[in-house]
Order: sequence, then C-alpha cells, then structure tokens
Amino acid sequence: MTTTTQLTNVLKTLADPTRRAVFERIAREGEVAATWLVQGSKVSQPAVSQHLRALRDAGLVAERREGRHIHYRVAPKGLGPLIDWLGHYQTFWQERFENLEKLLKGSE
Amino acid sequence: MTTTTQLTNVLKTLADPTRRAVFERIAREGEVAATWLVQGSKVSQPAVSQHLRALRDAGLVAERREGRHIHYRVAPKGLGPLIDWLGHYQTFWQERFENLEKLLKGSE
DNA sequence: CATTCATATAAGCTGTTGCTTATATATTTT
DNA sequence: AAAATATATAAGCAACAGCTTATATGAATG
Repeated sequence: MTTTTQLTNVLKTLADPTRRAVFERIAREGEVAATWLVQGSKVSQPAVSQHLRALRDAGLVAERREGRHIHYRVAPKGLGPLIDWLGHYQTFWQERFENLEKLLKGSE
Repeated sequence: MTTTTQLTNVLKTLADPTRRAVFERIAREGEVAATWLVQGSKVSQPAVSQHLRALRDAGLVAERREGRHIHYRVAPKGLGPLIDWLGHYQTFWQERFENLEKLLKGSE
C-alpha cells in the first residue's frame, strides 16, 4: 500500500525541474555515475549530490557503488505511488490513457 | 503539447497535502461549492481560497459561478501533463500499469 | 602514505510557500 | 440601500527548499 506521505514525497521530489532533469537523465542513460551527471548540469556538484539524495530518499533511484564511482539507476517501484494515485482518476483521463495503452502495446 | 513549466506546475500544485486533499474532495464529490470545501477543512477560508486558485492556475479544476457560490469541478485535461510525462517511463512501471489496465477495463 | 579523484556534508544565504488575521469585493436578501 | 453571505485579496510571518562555498569522507593510485 502507498501512504499519503510517500506520494507527497514523490510529488515534491519530482516537482523541482533541476532534480527532475537529473532523474530524466538517469532514466534515459540507464546507469550513470554521479560525476557524469554533474558534467552537463547547470548546478554545482553538491547541488547534484543533494538532488540524488532526495531522489533516493523518495525511492525514485537506486545506487550501486563501483570503486570510487556511484552509479545511479531508476528504481522501478519509485513511481508506484504516483501511478496508484492516478488510478483513482481514471475517468478523468481515460482518453489519454487509451493513447498510452496503444504505446504500451507497441503499436508504434 | 505539454511544456516543462506546465508539468512543474501540476507537480508542485499536487505536492502539498492540504491542497491535494481539496482536489481529491472535488474529484470525489463531483461539483462542490467553495464554502462546502471550507467546512471540513483544517485550514481557514482564505487558505482554501488560495489553494483553489493554485489548482485553477495549474489547470486542475474549473469553476462555475452560481449566485454567490462558486462551484468547483475537476478539469479533465488537468492531469494531462502528468500522464504524458509518465508515458515516457512505461518500461519502469509496466506491471502496475497492467493492474491499472484491468481496473479500467472494469473487470472488478 | 600522500595525493588525486569521487562524493557527501556543513553552514549560510535568498527566495518561495503556506498559513494566519484583517479587509475588500460580489451577490443575494430583507 | 443596508445587512448578510460567499469568496478573494493584502500583508506579514515562520518554515522550508535549493543554491552556493568550504570542508570532510572514502576509495584508488603513484
């Protein structure tokens, strides 16, 4: 089950554009070292580090240490609270949902 | 098309638990007058008013004036930016998505 | 083991957010 | 039009969020 607090956390965490951009890069690139995320970010290394902590605390990313690098990847369950919550509003976005469904079915 | 700003707005707006509770009540009850939302809220009338403004600005609710009451209802397109964005992460929540799909198909 | 590289933490500053009380604006009722 | 009801706005405040610079930790390398 998903708690209100978890949902709030996920929403707050994704609401910041800089942090969301970090998340999106991780999602796109599969597994990324923090250094690489700092490169190509507008903000400083500590800022990125803080965002990564927030993403991890929200359950949105997981980390794997390899030597002195830490690789981040998206945590599959992280978006769960958001998905679940949206489930309650099916009726309101049914049309868009159907588009999404097509996408998922791989009908190009 | 959905802009980053719109998505940020929707996320920020829903991230506050009090405001999200207001949104959820509107969703559940269909069409609600602001007064009614104030009744049964922990916060003051101005606070509710401010939350309603935020929800409207984010495109999440629409209003209809009737006499001196203003009735709020969920705006169908409001969650669009969020749905669209999640579409990019299909692969990460495919399992949950399938549950959702069942729900939508009305298979109880 | 001293240095370099990768990441995290600390401290402080600034802007934003959500709330309050007080007051203003609309609309209806008497 | 005066009073009552419904909502919005203004102003101020306390808490928080995100950034910075400076420094600490942790791991690899010479």
